[in-house]
Amino acid sequence: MTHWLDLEQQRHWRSLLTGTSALFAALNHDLEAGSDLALNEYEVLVRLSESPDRTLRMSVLAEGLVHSRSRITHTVSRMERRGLVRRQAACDDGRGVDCTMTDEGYAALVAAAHVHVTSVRARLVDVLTPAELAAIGEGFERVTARIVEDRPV
Amino acid sequence: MTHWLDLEQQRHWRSLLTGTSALFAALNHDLEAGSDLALNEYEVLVRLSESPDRTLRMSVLAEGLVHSRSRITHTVSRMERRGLVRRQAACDDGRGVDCTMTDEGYAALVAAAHVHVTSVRARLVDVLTPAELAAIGEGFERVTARIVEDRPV
DNA sequence: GACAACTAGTACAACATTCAATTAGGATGG
DNA sequence: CCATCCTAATTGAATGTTGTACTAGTTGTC
Repeated sequence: MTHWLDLEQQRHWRSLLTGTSALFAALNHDLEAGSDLALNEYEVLVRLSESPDRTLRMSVLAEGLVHSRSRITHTVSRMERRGLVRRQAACDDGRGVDCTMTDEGYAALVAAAHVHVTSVRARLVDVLTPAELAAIGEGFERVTARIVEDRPV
Repeated sequence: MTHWLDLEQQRHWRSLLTGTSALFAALNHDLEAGSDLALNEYEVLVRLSESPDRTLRMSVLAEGLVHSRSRITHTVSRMERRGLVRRQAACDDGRGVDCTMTDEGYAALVAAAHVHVTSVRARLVDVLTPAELAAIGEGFERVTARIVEDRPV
Protein backbone atom coordinates (compact mmCIF):
# COMPACT_ATOMS: atom_id res chain seq x y z
CA MET A 1 0.00 0.00 0.00
CA THR A 2 1.23 3.39 -0.94
CA HIS A 3 1.43 5.91 1.85
CA TRP A 4 0.18 8.99 0.02
CA LEU A 5 0.94 12.57 0.97
CA ASP A 6 -1.84 14.45 2.68
CA LEU A 7 -3.09 17.69 1.17
CA GLU A 8 -0.80 19.94 3.19
CA GLN A 9 2.27 17.88 2.44
CA GLN A 10 1.36 17.82 -1.20
CA ARG A 11 0.95 21.59 -1.27
CA HIS A 12 4.31 22.13 0.40
CA TRP A 13 6.09 19.70 -1.84
CA ARG A 14 4.58 21.26 -4.94
CA SER A 15 5.54 24.68 -3.65
CA LEU A 16 9.15 23.55 -3.29
CA LEU A 17 9.15 22.02 -6.73
CA THR A 18 7.93 25.06 -8.61
CA GLY A 19 9.62 27.47 -6.23
CA THR A 20 13.13 26.11 -6.72
CA SER A 21 12.56 25.90 -10.43
CA ALA A 22 11.52 29.55 -10.57
CA LEU A 23 14.24 30.59 -8.14
CA PHE A 24 17.15 29.01 -9.96
CA ALA A 25 15.88 30.23 -13.29
CA ALA A 26 15.68 33.76 -11.91
CA LEU A 27 19.10 33.61 -10.25
CA ASN A 28 20.66 32.25 -13.38
CA HIS A 29 18.98 34.87 -15.46
CA ASP A 30 20.09 37.69 -13.14
CA LEU A 31 23.65 36.43 -13.10
CA GLU A 32 23.91 35.98 -16.84
CA ALA A 33 22.42 39.40 -17.41
CA GLY A 34 24.87 41.08 -15.04
CA SER A 35 28.07 39.12 -15.61
CA ASP A 36 29.82 36.75 -17.98
CA LEU A 37 29.15 33.69 -15.86
CA ALA A 38 26.38 31.14 -15.58
CA LEU A 39 25.32 29.94 -12.15
CA ASN A 40 27.17 26.64 -12.33
CA GLU A 41 30.34 28.32 -13.54
CA TYR A 42 30.04 30.78 -10.70
CA GLU A 43 29.72 27.90 -8.27
CA VAL A 44 32.83 26.24 -9.65
CA LEU A 45 34.77 29.45 -9.12
CA VAL A 46 33.40 29.88 -5.59
CA ARG A 47 34.59 26.42 -4.65
CA LEU A 48 38.00 27.03 -6.13
CA SER A 49 38.31 30.42 -4.46
CA GLU A 50 37.76 28.81 -1.07
CA SER A 51 40.38 26.13 -1.59
CA PRO A 52 44.10 26.23 -0.83
CA ASP A 53 46.02 27.37 -3.93
CA ARG A 54 42.64 27.97 -5.53
CA THR A 55 42.86 24.38 -6.64
CA LEU A 56 40.60 21.35 -6.42
CA ARG A 57 40.59 17.88 -7.84
CA MET A 58 38.01 17.34 -10.54
CA SER A 59 36.31 14.66 -8.49
CA VAL A 60 36.07 16.89 -5.43
CA LEU A 61 34.54 19.59 -7.56
CA ALA A 62 32.04 17.12 -9.00
CA GLU A 63 31.02 15.79 -5.62
CA GLY A 64 30.76 19.19 -3.99
CA LEU A 65 28.52 20.55 -6.71
CA VAL A 66 26.53 17.32 -7.02
CA HIS A 67 27.32 17.08 -10.70
CA SER A 68 28.33 14.03 -12.67
CA ARG A 69 32.02 13.68 -13.49
CA SER A 70 31.22 13.95 -17.11
CA ARG A 71 29.40 17.21 -16.55
CA ILE A 72 32.30 18.69 -14.60
CA THR A 73 34.72 17.68 -17.34
CA HIS A 74 32.60 19.51 -19.90
CA THR A 75 32.01 22.58 -17.73
CA VAL A 76 35.68 22.88 -16.81
CA SER A 77 36.71 22.34 -20.44
CA ARG A 78 34.57 25.25 -21.50
CA MET A 79 35.87 27.40 -18.67
CA GLU A 80 39.43 26.46 -19.50
CA ARG A 81 38.89 27.49 -23.10
CA ARG A 82 37.79 30.87 -21.78
CA GLY A 83 40.84 31.15 -19.55
CA LEU A 84 38.94 31.06 -16.26
CA VAL A 85 40.61 27.90 -14.99
CA ARG A 86 43.58 25.73 -15.80
CA ARG A 87 44.11 21.98 -15.47
CA GLN A 88 47.23 20.06 -14.58
CA ALA A 89 48.00 16.49 -13.56
CA ALA A 90 47.88 15.97 -9.81
CA CYS A 91 51.39 15.20 -8.58
CA ASP A 92 50.40 12.79 -5.81
CA ASP A 93 48.11 10.67 -7.97
CA GLY A 94 48.88 10.16 -11.63
CA ARG A 95 45.23 9.64 -12.46
CA GLY A 96 44.02 12.80 -10.83
CA VAL A 97 43.63 16.21 -12.40
CA ASP A 98 43.81 19.45 -10.47
CA CYS A 99 41.69 22.38 -11.53
CA THR A 100 43.05 25.81 -10.64
CA MET A 101 41.38 29.17 -10.90
CA THR A 102 43.36 31.67 -12.96
CA ASP A 103 43.66 35.35 -12.09
CA GLU A 104 41.22 35.97 -14.87
CA GLY A 105 38.82 33.51 -13.27
CA TYR A 106 39.20 35.26 -9.94
CA ALA A 107 38.52 38.59 -11.58
CA ALA A 108 35.39 37.19 -13.20
CA LEU A 109 34.20 35.88 -9.84
CA VAL A 110 34.78 39.20 -8.13
CA ALA A 111 33.03 41.03 -10.92
CA ALA A 112 30.01 38.75 -10.66
CA ALA A 113 29.76 38.52 -6.87
CA HIS A 114 27.85 41.72 -6.27
CA VAL A 115 25.20 40.93 -8.83
CA HIS A 116 24.79 37.42 -7.56
CA VAL A 117 24.55 38.23 -3.87
CA THR A 118 22.11 41.02 -4.54
CA SER A 119 20.02 38.62 -6.56
CA VAL A 120 20.09 35.91 -3.89
CA ARG A 121 18.95 38.46 -1.35
CA ALA A 122 16.21 39.93 -3.46
CA ARG A 123 14.84 36.61 -4.62
CA LEU A 124 15.34 34.43 -1.56
CA VAL A 125 16.97 35.62 1.63
CA ASP A 126 15.05 38.85 2.06
CA VAL A 127 11.78 37.21 1.08
CA LEU A 128 12.01 34.63 3.85
CA THR A 129 11.80 35.13 7.58
CA PRO A 130 15.03 34.23 9.38
CA ALA A 131 13.21 31.25 10.88
CA GLU A 132 12.17 30.02 7.46
CA LEU A 133 15.67 30.37 6.09
CA ALA A 134 17.05 28.47 9.06
CA ALA A 135 14.47 25.72 8.66
CA ILE A 136 15.34 25.41 5.01
CA GLY A 137 19.07 25.33 5.67
CA GLU A 138 18.86 22.80 8.45
CA GLY A 139 16.24 20.67 6.76
CA PHE A 140 18.21 20.37 3.57
CA GLU A 141 21.38 19.53 5.43
CA ARG A 142 19.61 16.44 6.67
CA VAL A 143 18.05 15.73 3.29
CA THR A 144 21.48 15.80 1.67
CA ALA A 145 23.06 13.72 4.40
CA ARG A 146 20.39 11.08 4.00
CA ILE A 147 20.87 10.92 0.25
CA VAL A 148 24.64 10.72 0.55
CA GLU A 149 24.52 7.91 3.07
CA ASP A 150 22.11 5.97 0.86
CA ARG A 151 24.34 6.42 -2.15
CA PRO A 152 26.77 3.49 -2.07
CA VAL A 153 24.13 0.74 -1.99
CA MET B 1 28.13 48.66 -1.54
CA THR B 2 27.21 45.04 -1.67
CA HIS B 3 25.19 43.77 1.26
CA TRP B 4 26.88 40.40 1.75
CA LEU B 5 25.30 37.37 3.37
CA ASP B 6 26.42 36.63 6.89
CA LEU B 7 27.91 33.24 7.67
CA GLU B 8 24.64 31.66 8.74
CA GLN B 9 22.76 32.90 5.72
CA GLN B 10 25.54 31.70 3.50
CA ARG B 11 25.46 28.28 5.08
CA HIS B 12 21.69 27.97 4.67
CA TRP B 13 21.76 29.16 1.10
CA ARG B 14 24.53 26.76 0.24
CA SER B 15 22.62 23.97 1.93
CA LEU B 16 19.58 24.71 -0.20
CA LEU B 17 21.66 24.82 -3.34
CA THR B 18 23.35 21.48 -2.93
CA GLY B 19 20.35 19.96 -1.19
CA THR B 20 17.90 20.59 -3.99
CA SER B 21 20.45 19.47 -6.52
CA ALA B 22 20.95 16.19 -4.68
CA LEU B 23 17.24 15.81 -3.99
CA PHE B 24 16.03 16.24 -7.54
CA ALA B 25 18.77 14.02 -8.88
CA ALA B 26 17.76 11.31 -6.41
CA LEU B 27 14.03 11.66 -7.13
CA ASN B 28 14.63 11.55 -10.84
CA HIS B 29 16.87 8.55 -10.46
CA ASP B 30 14.34 6.71 -8.30
CA LEU B 31 11.52 7.46 -10.71
CA GLU B 32 13.44 6.43 -13.81
CA ALA B 33 14.58 3.24 -12.13
CA GLY B 34 11.06 2.29 -11.09
CA SER B 35 8.97 3.50 -14.02
CA ASP B 36 9.11 4.57 -17.65
CA LEU B 37 8.86 8.27 -16.83
CA ALA B 38 11.31 11.05 -16.06
CA LEU B 39 10.41 13.55 -13.37
CA ASN B 40 9.39 16.32 -15.78
CA GLU B 41 7.25 13.93 -17.80
CA TYR B 42 5.63 12.78 -14.59
CA GLU B 43 4.88 16.39 -13.69
CA VAL B 44 3.27 17.02 -17.06
CA LEU B 45 0.99 14.04 -16.53
CA VAL B 46 0.12 15.13 -12.99
CA ARG B 47 -0.97 18.54 -14.23
CA LEU B 48 -3.05 17.02 -16.98
CA SER B 49 -4.63 14.49 -14.64
CA GLU B 50 -5.86 17.31 -12.42
CA SER B 51 -7.42 19.28 -15.25
CA PRO B 52 -10.92 19.03 -16.71
CA ASP B 53 -10.92 16.59 -19.64
CA ARG B 54 -7.31 15.85 -18.74
CA THR B 55 -6.46 18.70 -21.04
CA LEU B 56 -4.35 21.85 -20.76
CA ARG B 57 -3.14 24.50 -23.11
CA MET B 58 0.54 24.27 -23.91
CA SER B 59 1.15 27.70 -22.46
CA VAL B 60 -0.61 26.84 -19.19
CA LEU B 61 1.49 23.73 -18.93
CA ALA B 62 4.64 25.74 -19.56
CA GLU B 63 3.77 28.34 -16.98
CA GLY B 64 2.69 25.86 -14.34
CA LEU B 65 5.87 23.85 -14.64
CA VAL B 66 8.06 26.96 -14.97
CA HIS B 67 9.49 25.72 -18.25
CA SER B 68 10.06 27.64 -21.44
CA ARG B 69 7.50 27.20 -24.19
CA SER B 70 10.11 25.69 -26.37
CA ARG B 71 10.96 23.15 -23.72
CA ILE B 72 7.33 22.15 -23.29
CA THR B 73 6.93 21.78 -27.03
CA HIS B 74 9.90 19.41 -27.16
CA THR B 75 8.88 17.46 -24.07
CA VAL B 76 5.30 17.07 -25.23
CA SER B 77 6.47 16.07 -28.71
CA ARG B 78 8.52 13.26 -27.22
CA MET B 79 5.62 12.19 -25.02
CA GLU B 80 3.23 12.32 -27.95
CA ARG B 81 5.52 10.09 -29.96
CA ARG B 82 5.29 7.59 -27.10
CA GLY B 83 1.51 7.81 -27.01
CA LEU B 84 1.29 9.38 -23.54
CA VAL B 85 -0.42 12.56 -24.70
CA ARG B 86 -2.18 13.91 -27.77
CA ARG B 87 -2.36 17.43 -29.20
CA GLN B 88 -5.19 19.22 -30.98
CA ALA B 89 -5.93 22.80 -31.95
CA ALA B 90 -7.83 24.73 -29.28
CA CYS B 91 -11.30 25.56 -30.60
CA ASP B 92 -11.67 28.93 -28.89
CA ASP B 93 -8.32 30.31 -30.02
CA GLY B 94 -6.89 29.29 -33.36
CA ARG B 95 -3.34 29.86 -32.17
CA GLY B 96 -3.62 27.67 -29.09
CA VAL B 97 -2.89 23.99 -28.79
CA ASP B 98 -4.51 21.69 -26.25
CA CYS B 99 -2.56 18.84 -24.78
CA THR B 100 -4.59 15.86 -23.59
CA MET B 101 -3.45 12.87 -21.59
CA THR B 102 -4.27 9.56 -23.28
CA ASP B 103 -5.43 6.47 -21.41
CA GLU B 104 -1.96 5.13 -21.92
CA GLY B 105 -0.57 8.27 -20.31
CA TYR B 106 -2.91 7.88 -17.39
CA ALA B 107 -1.87 4.28 -16.98
CA ALA B 108 1.79 5.33 -16.99
CA LEU B 109 1.08 7.93 -14.32
CA VAL B 110 -0.75 5.46 -12.12
CA ALA B 111 2.02 2.93 -12.54
CA ALA B 112 4.65 5.48 -11.54
CA ALA B 113 2.79 7.14 -8.68
CA HIS B 114 3.65 4.64 -5.98
CA VAL B 115 7.35 4.72 -6.71
CA HIS B 116 7.41 8.48 -6.86
CA VAL B 117 5.45 9.16 -3.68
CA THR B 118 7.51 6.63 -1.78
CA SER B 119 10.63 8.32 -3.03
CA VAL B 120 9.43 11.81 -2.08
CA ARG B 121 8.66 10.57 1.39
CA ALA B 122 11.92 8.74 1.89
CA ARG B 123 14.08 11.52 0.55
CA LEU B 124 12.24 14.61 1.72
CA VAL B 125 8.96 14.52 3.64
CA ASP B 126 9.93 11.94 6.22
CA VAL B 127 13.36 13.48 6.70
CA LEU B 128 11.94 16.86 7.66
CA THR B 129 9.98 17.84 10.72
CA PRO B 130 6.43 18.96 9.94
CA ALA B 131 7.46 22.48 10.94
CA GLU B 132 10.37 22.45 8.50
CA LEU B 133 8.20 21.20 5.68
CA ALA B 134 5.63 23.90 6.42
CA ALA B 135 8.34 26.58 6.51
CA ILE B 136 9.66 25.36 3.16
CA GLY B 137 6.21 25.25 1.61
CA GLU B 138 5.16 28.66 2.82
CA GLY B 139 8.50 30.28 2.22
CA PHE B 140 8.69 29.12 -1.35
CA GLU B 141 5.16 30.22 -2.03
CA ARG B 142 6.28 33.74 -1.29
CA VAL B 143 9.53 33.31 -3.21
CA THR B 144 7.60 32.23 -6.28
CA ALA B 145 5.02 34.98 -5.90
CA ARG B 146 7.77 37.58 -5.72
CA ILE B 147 9.48 36.27 -8.82
CA VAL B 148 6.22 36.11 -10.76
CA GLU B 149 5.25 39.65 -9.89
CA ASP B 150 8.70 40.88 -10.92
CA ARG B 151 8.47 39.07 -14.22
CA PRO B 152 6.75 41.50 -16.57
CA VAL B 153 9.21 44.36 -16.08
C1' DG C 1 56.15 -8.47 -9.11
C1' DA C 2 52.05 -9.75 -11.50
C1' DC C 3 47.22 -10.38 -11.45
C1' DA C 4 42.70 -8.67 -10.62
C1' DA C 5 39.89 -5.12 -8.87
C1' DC C 6 39.30 -0.38 -8.29
C1' DT C 7 39.60 4.79 -9.01
C1' DA C 8 40.16 9.32 -11.86
C1' DG C 9 39.22 11.42 -15.74
C1' DT C 10 37.99 11.80 -20.57
C1' DA C 11 35.71 10.83 -25.27
C1' DC C 12 31.92 10.07 -27.83
C1' DA C 13 27.17 9.51 -28.78
C1' DA C 14 22.41 10.03 -27.44
C1' DC C 15 19.45 13.03 -25.49
C1' DA C 16 17.54 17.43 -23.47
C1' DT C 17 17.39 22.41 -23.23
C1' DT C 18 17.92 27.05 -24.79
C1' DC C 19 17.87 30.83 -28.04
C1' DA C 20 16.56 33.12 -32.16
C1' DA C 21 13.83 32.99 -36.05
C1' DT C 22 9.43 31.71 -38.05
C1' DT C 23 4.50 30.82 -38.79
C1' DA C 24 0.04 31.95 -37.88
C1' DG C 25 -4.01 33.75 -35.48
C1' DG C 26 -5.96 37.57 -32.66
C1' DA C 27 -6.51 42.42 -30.89
C1' DT C 28 -6.23 47.41 -31.53
C1' DG C 29 -6.57 51.84 -33.60
C1' DG C 30 -6.86 54.90 -37.27
C1' DC D 1 -10.64 46.92 -43.29
C1' DC D 2 -5.87 46.90 -43.07
C1' DA D 3 -1.46 47.99 -40.75
C1' DT D 4 0.57 47.15 -36.70
C1' DC D 5 1.41 44.93 -32.76
C1' DC D 6 0.78 41.14 -29.69
C1' DT D 7 0.32 36.21 -28.34
C1' DA D 8 0.71 30.88 -29.12
C1' DA D 9 3.34 27.55 -30.56
C1' DT D 10 6.81 25.43 -33.35
C1' DT D 11 11.30 24.77 -35.74
C1' DG D 12 16.18 24.16 -36.11
C1' DA D 13 20.73 25.06 -34.70
C1' DA D 14 23.82 25.65 -30.94
C1' DT D 15 24.69 24.39 -26.48
C1' DG D 16 24.60 21.64 -22.32
C1' DT D 17 23.94 17.12 -19.96
C1' DT D 18 23.90 12.18 -19.33
C1' DG D 19 25.40 7.50 -19.91
C1' DT D 20 28.61 4.17 -21.55
C1' DA D 21 32.84 2.78 -22.82
C1' DC D 22 37.66 3.57 -22.63
C1' DT D 23 42.49 4.83 -21.07
C1' DA D 24 45.55 5.12 -17.58
C1' DG D 25 47.23 4.95 -12.89
C1' DT D 26 46.72 2.76 -8.22
C1' DT D 27 45.96 -0.71 -4.65
C1' DG D 28 45.84 -5.09 -2.75
C1' DT D 29 46.92 -9.90 -2.66
C1' DC D 30 48.96 -14.04 -3.34
